[in-house]
Amino acid sequence: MDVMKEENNNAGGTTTYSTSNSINSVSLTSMSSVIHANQQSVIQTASTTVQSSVLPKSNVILVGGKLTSVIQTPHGNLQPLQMVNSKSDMDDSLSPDEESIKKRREKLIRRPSYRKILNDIARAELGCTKMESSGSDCDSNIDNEVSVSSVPVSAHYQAAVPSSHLQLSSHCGNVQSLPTIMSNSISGSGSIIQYSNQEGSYYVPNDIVVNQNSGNVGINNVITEDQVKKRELRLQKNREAARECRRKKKEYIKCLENRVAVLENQNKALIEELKSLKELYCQQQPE
DNA sequence: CTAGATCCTCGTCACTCCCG
DNA sequence: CGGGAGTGACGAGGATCTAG
Repeated sequence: MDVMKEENNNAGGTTTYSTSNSINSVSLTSMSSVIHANQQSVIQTASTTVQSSVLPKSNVILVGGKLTSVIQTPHGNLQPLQMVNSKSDMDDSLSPDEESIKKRREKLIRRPSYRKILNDIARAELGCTKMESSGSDCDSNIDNEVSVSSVPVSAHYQAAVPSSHLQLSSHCGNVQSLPTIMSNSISGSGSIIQYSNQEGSYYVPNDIVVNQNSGNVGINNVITEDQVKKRELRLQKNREAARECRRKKKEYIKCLENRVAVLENQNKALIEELKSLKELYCQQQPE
């Protein structure tokens, strides 16, 4: 079984997916298209040759380092595959700032969501099962993988534990409940204030102040309790969304791995078949 | 055994896409 | 057009591995 691995290149910020077997690493973030797992996609590398002609709906991705490489979508239209040649494609005559912005923009070119991809898979599976009951490529493994996405999120996960709340003790003795504010980018004044209660000490950015007269908690006196609640809700939803997204990503990668395995087996079988037919043909040919 | 390296998972932010 | 959903990027922290 191939091991597909996500490598996070911190310096370049690009994420590459690679298998230990036949697929050279392809920078997915640099592509506006994605390998659709629902189709019989074949990845052809410079070193290894995978024959695609035997596949009826074969999508061929040529990664031979040529800029003319294409991705053929199920609908027949061709999309150019951008090859990222480490640096040479990036650096024009841009200032460092512009360049970093440009790089960031390029990184943010989105590929289809996993939900979309898996929906496509589901649809293709339906079409596939209609088309061919023998289903060489519609193996049950992949069907199982796809079906998971229809399960509600709540069925998979326990309710997320809400972020802890800071208990701020004010001089008047009343205790405020303030959600933990965590941010990598504490800007503004930048200083941090320490609060303490019976359970220990807490550090809060200076921007966050407690208005002791009104009892309201606010950033520069404008954060209302409503806003705090909204933020809590948003964070909780995003937390769950991130979990779900990661689950789908894993599912998608598994799906691709299954497909690679299926295609490798098919390829082997076809090579064997070709060999035996050749032998048969040679025997029947009178010299 | 331990320090450093590497991997893995999670939460959050920032951004894009899509729908009402 | 606003807001929610989805997802890449990033950093933190724990787990595991490995050389000394």
